[in-house]
Formats: sequence, C-alpha cells, structure tokens
Amino acid sequence: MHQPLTKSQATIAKILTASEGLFLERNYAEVTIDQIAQACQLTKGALYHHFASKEELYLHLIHEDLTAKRNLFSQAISLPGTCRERLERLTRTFLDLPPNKRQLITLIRRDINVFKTASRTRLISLYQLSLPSIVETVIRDGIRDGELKPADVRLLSWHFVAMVEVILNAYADKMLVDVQTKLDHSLELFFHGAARRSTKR
Amino acid sequence: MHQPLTKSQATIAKILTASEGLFLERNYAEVTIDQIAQACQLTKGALYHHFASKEELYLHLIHEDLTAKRNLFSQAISLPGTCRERLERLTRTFLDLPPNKRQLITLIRRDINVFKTASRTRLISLYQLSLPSIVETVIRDGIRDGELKPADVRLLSWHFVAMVEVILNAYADKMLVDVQTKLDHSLELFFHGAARRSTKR
DNA sequence: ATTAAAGCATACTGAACAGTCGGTTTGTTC
DNA sequence: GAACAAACCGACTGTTCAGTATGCTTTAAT
Repeated sequence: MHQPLTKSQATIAKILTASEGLFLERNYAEVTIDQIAQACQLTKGALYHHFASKEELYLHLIHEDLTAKRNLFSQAISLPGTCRERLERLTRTFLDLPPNKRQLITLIRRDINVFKTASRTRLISLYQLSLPSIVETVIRDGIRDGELKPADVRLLSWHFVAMVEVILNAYADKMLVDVQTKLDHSLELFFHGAARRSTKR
Repeated sequence: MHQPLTKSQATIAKILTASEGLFLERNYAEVTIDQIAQACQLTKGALYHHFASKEELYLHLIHEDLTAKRNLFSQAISLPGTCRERLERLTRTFLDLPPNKRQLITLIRRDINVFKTASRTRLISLYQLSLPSIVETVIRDGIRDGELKPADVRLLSWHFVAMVEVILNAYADKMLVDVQTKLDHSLELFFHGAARRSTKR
C-alpha cells in the first residue's frame, strides 16, 4: 500500500506537520514563513521550493485535513441507526481524533477573513463539506423520519455544530477537562432542551 | 445632563466611530492607523495625539461598547419573570440594537489572539461581564427555581450564548434575513430540544 | 494683543516580513 | 566519474506599517 515516500514528499509532510503546530497556536498572520522554516529545520528558500506562497501552504494544510475529516465523518454517519445514534457516533469519531487534529477544524473560522474572495469561498466550501453538510444529512433524515420536529434544517445543523465547537474551544482554553461527559450533556440538551418539564408544545 | 463636549472629546468620538466601522469589516491587523485616520479626516499624527497606540485605541473602543452592553443587559434581566421570559427580553434587547452595535461583540472573539496576555485577560473579563455572566445569572436562577433541569451552569450558558452568536454570524454573512423569527426558533430549541417527543427522562 | 498650550500635519525611522535569486550541495543515471 | 537535476541555502529586495520628531496652526484665557 505505502510505497516509500520520495524525498520531496517526506519534506512536504515535515513542513505540514510543523506548520500545523504553529498555526494552532498563533493565527495565519502571526506565523511567519521563517518560523515555519525554523520549526522544520529548513530555510525559507527550501519552503518556497515546495510551495508557491504562504497562502498556498496554508490552504494545502487545510485541504488535506478537511478532506480527511470529510471521509471519516461520512463513514461515521453511514451506518444505520436513529438520528441520535448517528450524531453520537459522529461526535464520538470527532473525540477519538488526536487533540491537534481535533482542533484543526477551528482554524478556518479564525483565519477566514485574511483571504481574498477566491480562497475564501474555497475554504468555506471545504469546511461546509467536512462537517456541516454531514450534520445536515443526518438532521434532514431525522425530520423526515419524524424523530425530530420539523424545523429549518440548516439552522438546526449550525446550532449543532456550534455546540460541538463550544466544547472544543472550552477544551482548547483549558477550561474543560472531561470532554466526553460534557459532550454527552450537550447532546442531551440538543435533543430534549434545558427546560425541566417539556410541556409538549 | 450633557454639557457641551470639549474639542478633544468630540474628536475622540469621531475617531472611535470611524474605527468601529473599519474594525467591523476587517480584523485588527488588517486595519491600519492610516486607514482610520483617513476615515475620520485626520492624520496619523493627530491620532497619536489622542491615543498612545493602536492597541489602546482598540481596547478603548471595545471597553466603551462592552460596558454599555453590560449595563443595558443587566437592566434587561433585572425585571421579574420566568427564566425564559428574562432570556427572551435579553435577546430582544440585543436585537433592538443598531446592527453595527449588535456585531461589535463578535470582534473580541475574532481578534483576541493578537494581544499579549495582559490585554487578553482584560478583554476576556470585559466580555465575560458583558454577556456570559448575565446569562449565567438567569440560568442559575432558572435551575434554582426548578424551571430548568439541573446542569452545569457555565456550560449551559456558553451554549446559549453560542446560539445567539450563530444567528449573529449567519446574519453578518448575509445568509439570514429574518433574525427575529430565527432567534425565536433557537430559544424554543434551547428550552425544549429538537426531538419530536420529549419522552421525559 | 499676547502667549501658552492643545490640536494637528508632514516627513521620517526602523522593524518585520513575504518573496526572490544566484549559487551550493546532494543524489541519481549513464 | 561526468553530467544533470532536484533539493536546499542565505543574503538581498521591496513593501508595509506602527510609531516618532518637529514644527505649524488654531484656541482660549489673561
């Protein structure tokens, strides 16, 4: 399956791994090419041998990650089950990722504004496909099957994704330890609400 | 009540208004001092007569806005009522703000990373006091009075705030027109959940 | 009217940084 | 081991900014 990497591929991988760490800590503008070069024991010249620009490097990094996530998450919801089960499996898949991979998906929200329209729309559609549209699928099924109340699918999906991100950010800010439990609570909140007696509407 | 503004105060107000508009469109790093100066018909030199640095200017802007919001929102939840009524009044107050004031609260999330620890913690506590802690108060009361299920107050509040912000961002991205209605749906979701039959737990 | 300070403009400095370019090393092929 | 290309180095360039130095102009108070 894995033939030995060429020198170039190995270097590119090294560059991407190094920049991943840096971009997780600081934002796009604050990470300099020289810092990336230093982090992977290369020089700026070497970087520009493999990538045409800082922007291309960043986009490549995001692209790799989001397409991987897209495949992973697609699988997670492909198995049969109730809406809730499928969403639980989705978040479980998310939680099983190594922490840095887990966080990567938040970069796009943070840095989206620094790019011009072309790259921006590309990023948005990549992100859209990686998680929100996956969630939308499940939610749409849930409404169709009568498991969920009729509602604006897109809005509901956004709220669900936002919930997951709240947990992620809280975790990143070290304000949260037990991610698993908290995410379970959040799912319960999403499905049954915060009110004590759900006096049916 | 209002004695006539001094020249300086008037200029400062003009600077703040102008920079507010710019910071709403681009982020901290992308707005230059010269752009701000141009926007308020002044020069860089004049700006530095009134503010010691770009950072101080920005912090001043945020500070003004967040303390105003804090007072406004405190009032909104001070009137008696159920948890839901008070939160509805809170979001209503939010919606009644002019659009730019409404959006201002999102700046902090976007730009927080560019500042060093000192300013960062100041910003965080300002933000915390302006909205999240207000929401926390209401939620804590709601749980105490048995209107809400027992839960992690802080987490629940974050989720609530996140919901409001989802609507705000969608609106900012022009993906949403009828903010009022959508926010009502979101409140309903928060209290009673997305599931069709809330089979009591 | 005089004067001192407040308000403001112009031109400049210095640092940071993305991107470039000529040249050197390393590895591969014949 | 010659020849060639891919990988890499490091010094340089051009630009963009925040911040400064210096002095002119308006304001207001005596």
